[in-house]
Amino acid sequence: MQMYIYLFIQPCIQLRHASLVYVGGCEGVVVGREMNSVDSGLAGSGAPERADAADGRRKAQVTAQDLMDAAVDLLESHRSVSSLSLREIARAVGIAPNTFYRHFRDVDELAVALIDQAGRSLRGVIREARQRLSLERSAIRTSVEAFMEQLDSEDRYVHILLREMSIGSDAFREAVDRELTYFEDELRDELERIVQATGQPTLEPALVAKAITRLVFAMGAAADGKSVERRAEMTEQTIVMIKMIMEGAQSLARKGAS
Amino acid sequence: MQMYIYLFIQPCIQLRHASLVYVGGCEGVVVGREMNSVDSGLAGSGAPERADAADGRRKAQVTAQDLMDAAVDLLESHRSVSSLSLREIARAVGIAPNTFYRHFRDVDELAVALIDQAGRSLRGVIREARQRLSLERSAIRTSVEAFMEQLDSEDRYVHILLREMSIGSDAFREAVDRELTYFEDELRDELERIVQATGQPTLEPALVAKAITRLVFAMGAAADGKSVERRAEMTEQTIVMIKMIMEGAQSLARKGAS
DNA sequence: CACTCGTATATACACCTGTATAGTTCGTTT
DNA sequence: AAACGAACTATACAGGTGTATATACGAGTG
Repeated sequence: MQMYIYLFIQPCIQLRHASLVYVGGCEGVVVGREMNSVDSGLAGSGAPERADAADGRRKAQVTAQDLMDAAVDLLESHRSVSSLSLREIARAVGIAPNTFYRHFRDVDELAVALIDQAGRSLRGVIREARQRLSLERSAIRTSVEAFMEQLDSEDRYVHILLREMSIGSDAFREAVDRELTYFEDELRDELERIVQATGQPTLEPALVAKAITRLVFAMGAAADGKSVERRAEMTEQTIVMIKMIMEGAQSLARKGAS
Repeated sequence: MQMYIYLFIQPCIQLRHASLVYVGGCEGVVVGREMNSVDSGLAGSGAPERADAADGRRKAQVTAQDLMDAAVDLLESHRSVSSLSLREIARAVGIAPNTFYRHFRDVDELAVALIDQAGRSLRGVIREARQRLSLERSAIRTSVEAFMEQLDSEDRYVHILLREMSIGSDAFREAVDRELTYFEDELRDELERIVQATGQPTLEPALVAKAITRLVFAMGAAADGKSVERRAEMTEQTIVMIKMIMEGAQSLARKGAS
């Protein structure tokens, strides 16, 4: 009976002397720490005040976008978006864990939204780069370089796309696949424009677009994290690879026609 | 002051009445469940008894290979090898969590070993398929089909390689990259043999090999989890893509020579 | 036999996780 | 002014995680 009581009492003692930092409500301390990160979180994050001022209807203290931004910021040290914990994100943005549910049902749902945003952003970058120089000759180079430059951009959107390509069972891969398809479609249109402009027939532009897209993303994924020189080298390699594909498609089209 | 004391006492009370299950060994209950899964683990896994009987020197109860096998088995529902927990693997193989450390320092170390094994296995499959039919014409088709067939093989080695390609920060990607390089090297040798046999010069065989390898893996990753028909379609697409690359390399070589 | 030593286990600890429940704050509506 | 309801917090719980420490078993050599 003595022993029995001891067993019940002991954890209390241990908890007590270990917890001058911890006690105050089991999670009270954690809350304390989370309140600390409220400050840094709100200060470091985007612009929650703007949303506050713009939308007069409610306080609208934290937006879904804030959560996504925090997740991206948090991502640099971690591996995959879905490996972030709900609490981690909430802590970074300075809200109680449960508030997360107001904006997303899951971390996975946030991840899908993030993939969407990443794809849109990256497509914008490429499109912009492509518009800047419309000569067929260095269109490839311009696009590939624009893509590769995004690898050490401040916003880590590309990394998300690259990393999430082959992970996450269900709606995840679909989301990335959807984004890749958008890239392919834009590239196919571009290819068909080139065909019309130069008169060079090309075998199956859709397939060429797919091959190029997948290849660029694969090379990008491989180049990610490598040194600047190594990455420049891989950029050149990618450009040659793309030229091979396009030359092959045109050559096969010629052979098929003759 | 009353409040202060209250704060210190309260968690003790809460812990106490919450812990009729918890106190008296904190993990005692869990251990009970883990012992249950010992049985199912040993029965479900490969053949630990064989190792026991064959190696008379020691009990040799659990080998590193057993751990790796268990991890692979466990992987089908999970996403990435590194997302498996040490305890999960130990539970599956029927050992105490700490015993894991006898074989690997980390789950990541196991993952690297697994990637190694997966690469070796897959290269074996492709090499074997390539040897079966040595005519240049359908060498591509044979290899690609062999690769794609591995996607629903019983041993999930390919999936590991595909999934781990773009995840895990440090030694991880290196491991996968190393395996991909082996593939590239073998393919480059093959390409150079073809060049010598057919007399068709090819631009930068190493780069062609790299492009093809990356493309096949990218398409494989995209095809993984898709339906059989969808996968067959993607196999055909991949074959055409490869032919484009090779035709392009040869065409560019001709143009460069002339 | 006793001894050591490699191998595996048992227990514990401190921490983190998602989520349930209840409560607080505060703008909007009646 | 009172009630409502949205946004958010506080607390707690029941689990899971990696790892430290101590212990047990069982073969090999003295």
